[in-house]
Amino acid sequence: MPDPVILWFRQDLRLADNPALVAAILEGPVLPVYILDDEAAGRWATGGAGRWWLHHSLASLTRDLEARGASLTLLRGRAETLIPALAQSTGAKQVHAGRLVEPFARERDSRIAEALGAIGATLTLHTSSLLTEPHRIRSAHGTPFVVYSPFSRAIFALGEPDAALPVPDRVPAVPPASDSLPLEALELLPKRDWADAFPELWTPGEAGAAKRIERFTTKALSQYGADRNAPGGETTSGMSPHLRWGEISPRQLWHAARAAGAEGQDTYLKEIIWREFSYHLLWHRPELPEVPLRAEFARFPWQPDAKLLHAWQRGETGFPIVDAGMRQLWKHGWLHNRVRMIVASFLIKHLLQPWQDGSAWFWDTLVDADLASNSASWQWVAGSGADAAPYFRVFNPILQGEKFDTDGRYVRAYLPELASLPDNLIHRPWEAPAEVRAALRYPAPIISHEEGRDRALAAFASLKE
DNA sequence: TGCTGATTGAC
DNA sequence: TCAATCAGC
Repeated sequence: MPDPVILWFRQDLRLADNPALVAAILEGPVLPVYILDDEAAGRWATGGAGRWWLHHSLASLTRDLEARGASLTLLRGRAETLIPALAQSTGAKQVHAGRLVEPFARERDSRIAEALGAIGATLTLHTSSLLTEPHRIRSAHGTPFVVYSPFSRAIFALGEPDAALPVPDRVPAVPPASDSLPLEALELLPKRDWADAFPELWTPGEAGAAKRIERFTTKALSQYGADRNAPGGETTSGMSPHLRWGEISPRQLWHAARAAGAEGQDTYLKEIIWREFSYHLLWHRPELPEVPLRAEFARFPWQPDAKLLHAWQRGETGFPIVDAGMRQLWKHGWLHNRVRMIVASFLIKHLLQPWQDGSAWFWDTLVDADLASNSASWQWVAGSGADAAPYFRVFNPILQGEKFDTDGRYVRAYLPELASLPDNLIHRPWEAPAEVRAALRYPAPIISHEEGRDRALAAFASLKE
């Protein structure tokens, strides 16, 4: 029997358009493996909501592989040790995987490549979860991009991405490793019942991803340019968790949007390119998750306050659009993009809480939590990142609510205690008559918008001194 | 992919 | 009185 080839799944839990899978099949019988490696990830080990998703996605991948004659080996521990040991014990000379951008993963992969080299084996990394590799794209000056628009033009200038690779009919494979664990042994599901409502919104796995993009391109894409900011209906693709776990590739999304021939496709492609831009930033600035990219923000006068942070996390700030968003996040593990900007702006600017605290909460509660997108987006709102929103751009949560959730549908869906308020008061319940307000059981605003805004502007102004 | 307050001009 | 416009934060 020829030597097996290790196919190491990381953030590309799919069989379609998977270059590592195609390369592995060409070289011999495949040993597909997934490793839960929390130690290497450290502080950025997958959060609670992500682990729920991962559990179901691995179950789906296991079924899909078995339908093609292969078994997924599941391991838990340090990949740095386990991958070379697996190569050693099976005689594998080749390991194929998709390239990762997270700093801890890059360091780990280079150590693994070295360890494999010492036993005569090779790690080959493929472009799998991005349109192009961050190190392959440079501005006209030969430097990394730090502004979105020219970056976006550079991506479009690459031309249409290659066609997606097909799903192999069969995956010739060797039996799973003898120490492969049952999925339950990874202990990915939450012990408490907080993820019970996730399945109302989500079907993790490659098949769920395919269904969802089909629904989006036939129903909402044509209106995407106009409707995508409204959080109250199904106006966005909802592909972020599928994309984060690699159940579909960005170029599959690209081609799906193009094939639909619908009006909103360029706007949608630009959102995919925002994600690409975040990965570009993380590749060139690995400190992105922890440190403000603009140096002056190191002396920002944050006012850390556990009570304020907690009120925001639980959706008890007294601003309906903020609270509805935070309840949606808790209930469904996801948040509409417009509302992400609103709640982030509120935490940072009105409450003066460090953006890292907001980023950490999203990391634990979002099913799509992704180190590049999450970190870049929080820095964007804080004004401390590359090409970030200017500091004086303070969202007014009342106006944002009235503009994008005009009929209050979104607020009523997640804050049933406000359902009886008329549309003209749904985003400003404190203006309701006192007896109505008393019956609502909804908190008064934690800070007035005007006071929060003035305080934020003063804090940001202090950076210039 | 802001918001606010001042100003202007139509009525 | 109010919508439209615009500068400054």
